[in-house]
Amino acid sequence: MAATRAPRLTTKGQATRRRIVEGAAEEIRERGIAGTTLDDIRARTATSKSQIFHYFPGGKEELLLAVAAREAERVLEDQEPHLSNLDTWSAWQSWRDAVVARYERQGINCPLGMLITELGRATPAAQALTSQLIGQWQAALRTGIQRLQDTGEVDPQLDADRTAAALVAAVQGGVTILMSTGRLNHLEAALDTSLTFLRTAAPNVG
Amino acid sequence: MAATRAPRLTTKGQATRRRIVEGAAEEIRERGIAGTTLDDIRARTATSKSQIFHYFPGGKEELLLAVAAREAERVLEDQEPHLSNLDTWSAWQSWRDAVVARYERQGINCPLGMLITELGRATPAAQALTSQLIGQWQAALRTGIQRLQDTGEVDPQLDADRTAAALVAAVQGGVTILMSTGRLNHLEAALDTSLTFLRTAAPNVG
DNA sequence: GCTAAAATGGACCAGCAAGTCCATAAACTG
DNA sequence: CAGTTTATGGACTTGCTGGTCCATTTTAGC
Repeated sequence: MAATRAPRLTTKGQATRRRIVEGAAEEIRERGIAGTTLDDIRARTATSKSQIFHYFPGGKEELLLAVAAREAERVLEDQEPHLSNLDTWSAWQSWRDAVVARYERQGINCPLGMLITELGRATPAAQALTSQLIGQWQAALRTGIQRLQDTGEVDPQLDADRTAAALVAAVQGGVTILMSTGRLNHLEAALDTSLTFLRTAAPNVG
Repeated sequence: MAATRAPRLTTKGQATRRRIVEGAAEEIRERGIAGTTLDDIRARTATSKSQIFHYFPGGKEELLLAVAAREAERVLEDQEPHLSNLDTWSAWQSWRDAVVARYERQGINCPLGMLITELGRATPAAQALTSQLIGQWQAALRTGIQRLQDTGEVDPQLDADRTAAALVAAVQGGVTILMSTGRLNHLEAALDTSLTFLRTAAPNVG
């Protein structure tokens, strides 16, 4: 509400704005949010102070929010095309591998997580952002589970939404632990155990 | 290595030191790590600047590390006596309830998580701290699973350690989501699904 | 091309917070 | 009780960082 009395952006302006967001994201990924100053971003993106405030009148907070939004997009993007096509067990397996690979690559840095812990308490907007991300993620997984139920691979009695919620939590936890300790095995264990659970919940068992 | 050329502490000194750590922990729980200054802590604990640096020669970082260590202890303490006595299904259920209650009470604030995201990248010490916490947690859960295997309630084929790892990740993820969105249901779903999985992995099924 | 709006450069400011210093008061030790 | 170590008070410094301001250049539309 308060922020962004948006001036109309020219092509050049859009490019610059984008450059700032991307540069800020990179900087945060490398140095962490606490270690990132507007001046670092300014230097990295070859812009001036006034440009930052021109495109983000709300100052640092608004910029960080934009970065968070961008990173949230990336989280889901990076799981495609698997996440939207969880029709078969092998598709699920591919998704699992993609998730592991993605976070293995990213390593210690979870820019989104940082942004959330930093912004979450201050900005309701950040909280809304996270909720939305988790909602979308969970919905995609739920759809996948329902597909398996439709094709009779999984017990239709199973609460797909709740199971999807558990799955999201499991992945999230694995990632958090990866971030804090550098170990990947919790994420793998979480994913594999969850998938085993799904496989176990076959209709012939119930 | 570098820090803490510890002077011998008198009784009074120990008390003051403790007071600072506790006060800092409270402040961080309320205001978040970014919003907590040494001066806030000083005011809250009725101490002077020089006292903080007297007891924590390494400055803010050393103090934060001490707070993180304290919070890590608390995490496990708060799960007792359940965590150490996971012998029966009902014990597991009590533990589940204790975890949910603990984090419901704590709400949005995960001081430990904040400290980790903030310190983790900078200090290897913080990373070691987290690894240790997770290790202990996982070990306790593993022991509980093994008990169930011993009493024949769970398939002995199940990899107890890996399952425990998945459980820790699930809880951690649920907590992270609670922190970022304020919703408790992911934590509950994660716990319940995990317990259902354990129950499903009964010897008669495999 | 002319004018208004947008984009850019960069000096400058103000506040804050970590950390330093030294002086003083208590507390152990023998 | 004397001397040394530890505890405490609090003023002061210093560097940084977010944010402001205004002058200048570029772009868009007619």
